[in-house]
Parts: sequence; C-alpha cells; structure tokens
Amino acid sequence: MPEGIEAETARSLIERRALGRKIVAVDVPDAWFLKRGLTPRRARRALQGCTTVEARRRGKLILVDTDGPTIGLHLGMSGRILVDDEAAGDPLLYASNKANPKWVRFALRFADGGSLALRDPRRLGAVTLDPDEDRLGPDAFALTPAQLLDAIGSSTAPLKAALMNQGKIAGIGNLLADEILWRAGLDPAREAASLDDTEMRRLHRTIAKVLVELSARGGSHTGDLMAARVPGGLCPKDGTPLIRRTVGGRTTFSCPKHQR
DNA sequence: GATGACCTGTGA
DNA sequence: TCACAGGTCATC
Repeated sequence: MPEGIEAETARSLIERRALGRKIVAVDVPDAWFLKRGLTPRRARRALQGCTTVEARRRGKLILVDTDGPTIGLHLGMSGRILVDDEAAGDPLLYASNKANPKWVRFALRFADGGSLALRDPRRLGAVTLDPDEDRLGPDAFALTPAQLLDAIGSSTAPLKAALMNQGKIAGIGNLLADEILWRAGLDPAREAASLDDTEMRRLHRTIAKVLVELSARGGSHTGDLMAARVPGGLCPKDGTPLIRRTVGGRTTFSCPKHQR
C-alpha cells in the first residue's frame, strides 16, 4: 500500500536518477493502465523526444515534468518505480516484491539506454498526462494547522474517512490514518467536525510527526501500531485488545480505551 | 457519505 | 479454494 511516504521515496529516486534524460521510446504493454482518455499512441506522440526536467509529488501522485507534458504516475496499492531496473524503497507489504517482467505496465526508455518503469502486479496504479493536480488537497507533508481545519473541520464524515479523503488532504492512506489516530488518541469513527481546538492541534502535530518518523524508518508499514494490526492484537500503549472495524470503507484497528 | 467494483498475488 | 489486502472511481 504505497501511501504518501512511498510516493515520496519514489519521487526522490526519480529526482536523483532519472532527470535530464531524453525519452526515445514509451513502452505501454498494458493500455488499460493509461487513464483519463490517454492511449498508447497519444502517450508516444506526446513524450517521444522530450527530456525529463523535474520530479514532484502531491499526495500519492508522482509528477514527472518534461520539457513537454507532465507525466502523472500513481502506484495504486502494489506499484513500484524502477529507474534503470533499480527499485525505490523497501519491500512493500501486501505486494509481491519479485521482479516478474510481465508486471511492468509502463516504461520510458531513455536515449542513454536506461529506463524509468512502473511495475505493478495488481494493476491498480495509473499513468496520466498533465493530470489535474488541483483535484487533490494540500499535501500531508506540508499541512498547516489552518489547512487541516479547513479540510476536516466541518466534515460530518468519520474522522478517519476525512483524513483519507485525497481531495481534502493528499497522501494519507489506510495504515498512516490508523497510526496517526492511534497516536493522537482519537477514535477513527468520531465525526470529524466534533474535534475541539486542543484535539485539532494534537492531530496536526501527530500527522507531522508520524510522516517524518515513518519516512525515516522506511515506510508506512513501520508504525508502532503495525505489529498489533492483526486479529487479537493488543494496544502497544496500554495492552487493551484492539478493535477491528470498517470505518470509511476500510479495515480499521483502534484502541477502545485510549482513542476517544 | 456509504458502498461496491476494479484487479490479482498471497496465505490460510 | 477462497477470503483478503486496498487506492480510486462510479453509483446510489
């Protein structure tokens, strides 16, 4: 489950290794992977001859600017970026880490012989050209307290659903949301708008801290709650049996004692 | 806002 | 053999 952290790792790899390179071919073995009306033919025509100039990210969306169009790369839940056949980041959870060549869904081939590829066994990722970045809310890594309040302060959705709404805040997925709310001591099922000022400040601090800390540890799956995220798991903070529910349509683990 | 479909590898 | 993982989108 690549979330914002994994997207940032991939962006960083692209920035270090795949910029300033000229695209001579675009491999699209799986046309289904192209979204929003993009076709293999159009992708080739738009990108051949272009040079990569910058790697950006908004939430989980990786953006590769060229001197022509901007390429939008989404990792879905099992996608990985490879530059010259080297993968970004640690092995993913819930996803195969083998290197089956048939899982490469999209690749840019460079004039120097190297490549930038997206490998995705589950085919839930996507490639677009010139994506509408404003469909996404502010990036979770740089979220201000005012932006957090604006994003969830008047939402009647469950707190967790509000946090994962990419149009409001971009980059928080299922595991990060559980870790953040567990650390902040907030019940995922609470109505988002019910947080008072103190809780909102605590949530903001926790989002920032979790993103920094788990990035340093190596991924969304390195949270303190992760090991306990199993049937019968106990809260690492107070030993209470965790409850497993569906909140906002996703499997959710939380501590009934200290998350309120 | 909630639900189910999409897709397929993994592990029980 | 089958439930489950889950980011996003269409539909209710």
